[in-house]
Amino acid sequence: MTLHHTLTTHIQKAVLELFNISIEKVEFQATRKEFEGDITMVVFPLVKALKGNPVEIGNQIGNYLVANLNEVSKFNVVGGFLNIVISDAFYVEFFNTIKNNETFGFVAPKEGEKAVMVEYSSPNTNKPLHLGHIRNNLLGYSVAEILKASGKKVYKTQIINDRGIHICKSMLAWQKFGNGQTPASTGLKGDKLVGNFYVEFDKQYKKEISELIAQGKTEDEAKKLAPSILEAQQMLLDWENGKPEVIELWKTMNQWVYDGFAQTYKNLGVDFDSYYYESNTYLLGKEVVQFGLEKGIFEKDPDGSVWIDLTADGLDRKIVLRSDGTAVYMTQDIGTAIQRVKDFPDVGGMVYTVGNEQDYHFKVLFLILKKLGFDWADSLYHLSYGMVELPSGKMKSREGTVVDADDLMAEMTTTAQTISEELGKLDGYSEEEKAVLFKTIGLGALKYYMLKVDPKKQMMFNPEESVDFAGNTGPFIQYTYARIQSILRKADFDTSISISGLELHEKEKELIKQVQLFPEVIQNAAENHSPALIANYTYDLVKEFNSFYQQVSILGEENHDKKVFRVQLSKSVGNTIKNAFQLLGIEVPERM
RNA sequence: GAUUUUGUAGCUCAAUUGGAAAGAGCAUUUGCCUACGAAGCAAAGGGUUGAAGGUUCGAGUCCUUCCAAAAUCACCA
Repeated sequence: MTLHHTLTTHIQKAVLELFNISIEKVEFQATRKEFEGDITMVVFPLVKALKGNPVEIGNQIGNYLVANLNEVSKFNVVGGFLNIVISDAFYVEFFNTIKNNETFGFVAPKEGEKAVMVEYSSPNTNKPLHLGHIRNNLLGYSVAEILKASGKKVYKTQIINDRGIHICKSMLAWQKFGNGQTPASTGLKGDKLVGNFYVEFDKQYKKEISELIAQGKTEDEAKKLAPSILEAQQMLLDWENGKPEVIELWKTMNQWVYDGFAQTYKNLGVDFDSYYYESNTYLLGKEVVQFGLEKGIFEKDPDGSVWIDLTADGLDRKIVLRSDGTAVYMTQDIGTAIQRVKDFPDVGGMVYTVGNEQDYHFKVLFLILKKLGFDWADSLYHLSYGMVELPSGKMKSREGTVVDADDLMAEMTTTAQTISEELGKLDGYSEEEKAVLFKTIGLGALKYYMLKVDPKKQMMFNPEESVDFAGNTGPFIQYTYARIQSILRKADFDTSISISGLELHEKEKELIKQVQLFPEVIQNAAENHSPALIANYTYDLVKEFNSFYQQVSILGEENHDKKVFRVQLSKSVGNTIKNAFQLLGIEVPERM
């Protein structure tokens, strides 16, 4: 029974007895620091129903609570706010119940409950991953972990765009200029190598365009007539027709890319339970179009193309099948969604981690699936996120301002090393231990920086600022964790015993309150699909702890019970940090 | 032009989803290492929450109209 529950039921009882009216909801908030009290009930919502003045109602409820609840020791009313003072004994008791629960706040998935599939990453195979993908991956992974912690079964997946004109461009350039290069022969990561040929193709293509323009063609004509693009288109046709040597090369080069991506994912600390490939799914969805036509949800134009009219829903008319009978993006996505539920029958909802440039697409997709009558269509969520901007402006591949994912991670690690060595706290560490630590810190900085921002907002990534380890940053929080571990190493007594009857220091109470919030924060973050809530909560907790740490003595405390209690409290804060960071995919070091 | 999203301190972000006097970090200024770790703490200055109306006991949050930025508006993905 949480404090909220206890208070709610008693306030409901109080209102029933005092005013003979039954109420459902009781609103609480943390008492502001300026006022005495721990938890505040907002009286205003009751004023209308009870037809009294807020102060009087507050006083009456307050008196009732003090008389009937041991947990409530005092109260005061300011305006329409009933500030309730909770007894120290309650906090100590409560803390005793959670202090040895290492996964406090995590809920185990219930038997027979529907699972959620979280899609994220979903790259093209012609280019390496960049800063934008990093935001995508971190968000997707973190939301998946948060959903798990909130008691959902989760499948992480991605759809890899492995077919189409883009990969043909890389393949073509490799044939022409590659001289048989492989990742092994060049020492390059496979995705980098393939990406280089994509750039190579683009150079050649542009050269041809300007030549054609010089010969008097318009730009549009030149773009369509350039030999390179014609060859690439031919190659795509050959691929669709299954021409063996094209398929062979396609498989080889895609495999290079997958090997490269695997390395990046490993470094980034993200993983997947299943993979979908567009080469397998791009034909899906066509039979659903037929079904939709029969149902009258779709309509066929004279030229044979199939559409859905969503104007009644405030959207447009949208094509779902081309006049030549081939699938569009939407067709595939409809088909893939259905396929996923077939593959994983316990899936009852999906989360799509895709940039906000596709907001409209997903609105339409979800609406179509709903109209097609799938019961899970109401549980689809587009985890839309804003673009990552650089101080120099947007990333543009043409201008070479793209921040490469691997490079960025390496830079963060190097910076972590530089800062750590300056601080010189790493005596007695082996080189391997140091390397692991620098990576933990560097990536912690990167991940926290990206996840603390509300996903839907466009964000500014300042490479210099992100490696600042002070203030609201990952390393600051990691540092606090490491310091707590240090305390625990030095506390050479049994910390599992129960302590009671303590008078609490203000800081101790604040810490217990903050820890107590964790389960609620997880649920909230899961509902809102927002790692930022977890990140900011953790920062608040750490701030609170640091203040406590600096102002009171923990191991130096004379009173043995108090000392044990403070160590337990520190341990509990450490666990909470660790668990919260686990949800963000950030590791936490024992020392740093 | 239409639709969607965003606009909070000089900068980067919060604000328990409608609650009390809008909070952090960076930057600027001032104290605190012989203490359980100073990657820290304590404190100062810095705000008409883009603007104007409205709803409400109560608005950064909801509604309307402007202003600004971004995204989308293909038989591309």
